[in-house]
Amino acid sequence: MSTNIQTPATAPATAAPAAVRTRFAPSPTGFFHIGSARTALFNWLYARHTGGTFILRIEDTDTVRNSEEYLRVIYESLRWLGMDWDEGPGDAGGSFGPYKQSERTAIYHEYLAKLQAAGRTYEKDGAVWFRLEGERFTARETYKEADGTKLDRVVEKVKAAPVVIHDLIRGDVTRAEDRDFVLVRANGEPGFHFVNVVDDITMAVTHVIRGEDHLSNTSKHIELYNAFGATPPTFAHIPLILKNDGKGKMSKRDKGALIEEYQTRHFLPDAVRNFLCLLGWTPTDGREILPIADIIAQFDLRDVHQGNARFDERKMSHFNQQYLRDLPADVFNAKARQILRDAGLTDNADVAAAADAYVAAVLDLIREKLRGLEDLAPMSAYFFNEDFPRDAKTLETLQKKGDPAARVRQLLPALEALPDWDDASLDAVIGGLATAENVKLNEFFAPLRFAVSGLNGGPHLHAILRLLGRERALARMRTFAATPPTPPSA
RNA sequence: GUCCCCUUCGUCUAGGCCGGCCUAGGACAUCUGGUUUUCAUCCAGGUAACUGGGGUUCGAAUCCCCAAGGGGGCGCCA
Repeated sequence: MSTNIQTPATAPATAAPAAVRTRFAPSPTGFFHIGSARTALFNWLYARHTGGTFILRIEDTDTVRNSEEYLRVIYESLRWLGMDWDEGPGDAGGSFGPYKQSERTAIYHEYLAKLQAAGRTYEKDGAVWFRLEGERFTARETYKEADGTKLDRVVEKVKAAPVVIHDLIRGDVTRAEDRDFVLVRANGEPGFHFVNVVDDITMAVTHVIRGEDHLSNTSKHIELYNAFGATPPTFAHIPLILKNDGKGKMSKRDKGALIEEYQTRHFLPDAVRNFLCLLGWTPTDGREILPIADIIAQFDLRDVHQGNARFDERKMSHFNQQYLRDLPADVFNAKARQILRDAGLTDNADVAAAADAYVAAVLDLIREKLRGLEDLAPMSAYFFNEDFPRDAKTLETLQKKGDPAARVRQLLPALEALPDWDDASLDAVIGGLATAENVKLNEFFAPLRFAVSGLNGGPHLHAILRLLGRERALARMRTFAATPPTPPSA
């Protein structure tokens, strides 16, 4: 039975090593997962580090699940993270195209014919299968379904010779494939393992960098390379990202798993990218936060870790905060204004009238208080609207200590009588009253802050009062002063 | 069931290839104190880890073996 295709000798390394070609091959599913982003990133980094080529290939064979619309998610996510590709679909260029699997049918036919000619295929249930070489036998096994249910079944197995996977991260892994697998599905579409290998051969990919979940499947791929008489590429199976709590790898259903979430929460893409780099790799110079150019210079696959990593959003927030702090003023202002516009805060007619200078002043006050841009709108809403949100917990805390409205009532007459609305005058009134009452300054500051901002923190109170302007600030205080006293708690 | 990969503070990790410099270092988180009218920042300090058992060795986080635990594959998903 065995029609032997010559097993390729391991790369007869002639002359100079071929230029590195890596690829990222996502399936357009409508989601862009953190794990996918990190895989793309490592491929991109390695290509950039070596001066090689980074290829974007779209694995859209499973047509029922894929749609044009979903492609945009991939493009946008990659661009947001600052990854550019040298070859890919559309006008990206490259002479190894097409770069969408749905357009490569002719190539798959051609390669399937090679396998058929070599007698390595057979049909069963309408699908085309790859025939492993070796003694056949049947075995009973317990198989776990995707939903977790277990079932016993009898399967035909093959005693195939083990193959060795040369992996830059795992070392040499020996594994024997023990079952034939589908090349072309009954519906005529080629299957993942088949197209993946054909594409990597025809696109001259030199380094396959992907998640460790593919490590076991790699023996299938090597069987195919051998059957085609092709030299397998160098593999690098990177560790998986585990969910923050609970068991297993992060999946798209897990909280915080989608890149899109961090976009909408206004995380800075450079911070997210920097953090992703550290999930499974450590810079050699000891820094954690460093410019992408320095990461590219230091990145090497042999330094990638073997153990899986757990995703910790708190640490990423810290990165985000550091990047935010270092953002140039003009960049910050542009981003911040966009966020305020999108939140509908600057649409307000009054604000529009006050215009630019006012918004600039608000941003000036708020910036140093920000931990992330996602806090910008909630922390500055009271500068733009009268119906800003009042934080219930803060009010509750204040009321536990006394009657905040009463405090504001105490201050109000003196503030209303103030000839000048400046720091010194405000200080005199508030400080004077605190001294007279023999209480801490904050006994007055906190209720007043709540009255005008609805919050328990933020910029210096005087700065808020001055920026709001005398009349607006006083109006808010009067409203709050009229608040009924704390109901006697049960 | 079976095969493959992995195992240092709560989390991300340094160190391991070339055993002694490790009474195991850093970062995030957390706790304490200081600065700040508040909040955020910032500063100082603290708690906290080599999965277990054997072996090799004068000496093991580092080398070997076993176990346990974790992760993944075994799909006409990718």
